[in-house]
Amino acid sequence: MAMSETLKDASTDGDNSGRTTREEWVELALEILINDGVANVKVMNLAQTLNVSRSSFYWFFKSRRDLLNQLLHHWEHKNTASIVEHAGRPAHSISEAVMNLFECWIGETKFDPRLDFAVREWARRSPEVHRRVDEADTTRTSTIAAMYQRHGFSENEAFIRARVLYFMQVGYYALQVSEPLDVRLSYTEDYIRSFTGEQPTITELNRFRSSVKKIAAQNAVATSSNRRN
Amino acid sequence: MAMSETLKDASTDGDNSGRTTREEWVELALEILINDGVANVKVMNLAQTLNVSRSSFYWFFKSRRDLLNQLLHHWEHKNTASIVEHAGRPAHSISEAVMNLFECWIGETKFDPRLDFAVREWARRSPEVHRRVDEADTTRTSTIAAMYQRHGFSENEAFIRARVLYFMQVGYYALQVSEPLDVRLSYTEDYIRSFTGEQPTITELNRFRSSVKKIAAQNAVATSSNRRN
DNA sequence: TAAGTTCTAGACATATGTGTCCAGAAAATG
DNA sequence: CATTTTCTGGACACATATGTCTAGAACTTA
Repeated sequence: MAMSETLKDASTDGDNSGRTTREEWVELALEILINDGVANVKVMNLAQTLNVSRSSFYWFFKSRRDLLNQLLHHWEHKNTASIVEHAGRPAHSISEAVMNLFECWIGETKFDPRLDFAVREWARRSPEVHRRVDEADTTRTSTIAAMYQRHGFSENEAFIRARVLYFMQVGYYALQVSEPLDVRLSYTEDYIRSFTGEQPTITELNRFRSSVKKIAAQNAVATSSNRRN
Repeated sequence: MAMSETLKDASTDGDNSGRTTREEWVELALEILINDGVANVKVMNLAQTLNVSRSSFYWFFKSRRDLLNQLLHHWEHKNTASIVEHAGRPAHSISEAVMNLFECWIGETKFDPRLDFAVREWARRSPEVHRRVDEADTTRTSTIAAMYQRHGFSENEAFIRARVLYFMQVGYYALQVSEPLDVRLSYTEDYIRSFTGEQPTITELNRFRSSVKKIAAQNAVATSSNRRN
């Protein structure tokens, strides 16, 4: 409603009815990668959806493989960064630190679980992609382990707790659990006890809850303006 | 070497050079499902590997779909059962209980992670399979939560600890971590502390270690006699 | 508006996959 | 050993997918 059609620059949508751009192909491909897996990122598919002939694809890309490389590149410079940033935030206690980390897994703006998982599935069938995913996982767990160590955990225990936390999160996404945010929030205290062995204070819990609500509100706005399927 | 060829009954192998059986098709399909994903369970593939024409397939199965149903059925009545069994074993402490559960994830005879994961990937693209996987996950976490409750954890905390444990395990498989058994074993104490909040006793740790070694030895025998690729 | 650049459509070649039909080989049974 | 049952191969129809080539449409610039 509030969005007027005054600006006629590179509009993100598919129905340009004009000619396509390289970006349109990449964005659509990314969307399909996320929703239907790499196996469905097909030149035919894309061309049909963009209402354009397949041959146009080959003007922008050398081959299908060329496009896939672009997609992987996009993932590499997005998801890992937000985990590293959140795990590095200053905190007075391990509970607060873990909560800081949790925040990057609220919504899909900071860390995109669907993209992450799509790439992970892709990796199972491609050694090259597998290698790069492994690197990302190592970076992520190391950063989390370092966080635990800053709060007094031994190297060993920090490593295992980092694993338990990160692997649990991967498992959560793998199982595609879908809980309303408030249900998820109601478990916070128990999660923190599991992940830190400590009892979080009321103050910490409250601060976390209000942060999450703020993030959720921002995401809601972002999502509604992105909806155009 | 020790295996003579005296018995010429339903030999599990592919190179019968004679005619195929329904079981041969299913077994090969299962192997391909595990190694290459459901998308590669193709009539053509199977026929080529079995050195037989595609049309023979259609004598045994109505369609490709028919075969896939068989595979799902096989998974349903295998993997979940072992988790339920291990989680139900009697234990004097929560540490011992968790260790009992760990035992079903040593090797791939009790619980087949590769099969589990192959089905899970399949589920992402098939609503029907997705439904059945959801059911299995619910059964599994409930059983583990019940285990925690038997050792004095509140309903809420038992639920979250069950999740953390089970999801962490799923994440472990999702990330395809491959560690030598002794490395994995060396983390036991830290894992137990993470999962239970308690310090396991020396006796408990020792008992677990010897159990694991026994299971590993059995698996080694089983694996070597199954190797025929 | 003429020339050049950018993008598109459609035909073609090739490969892989499912499923059907049917003649006939091979094994089991009378 | 003749007949029935069980299984196989090859041809055919059809669908989907990648990639190449070329004429030409549609924008941009001189």
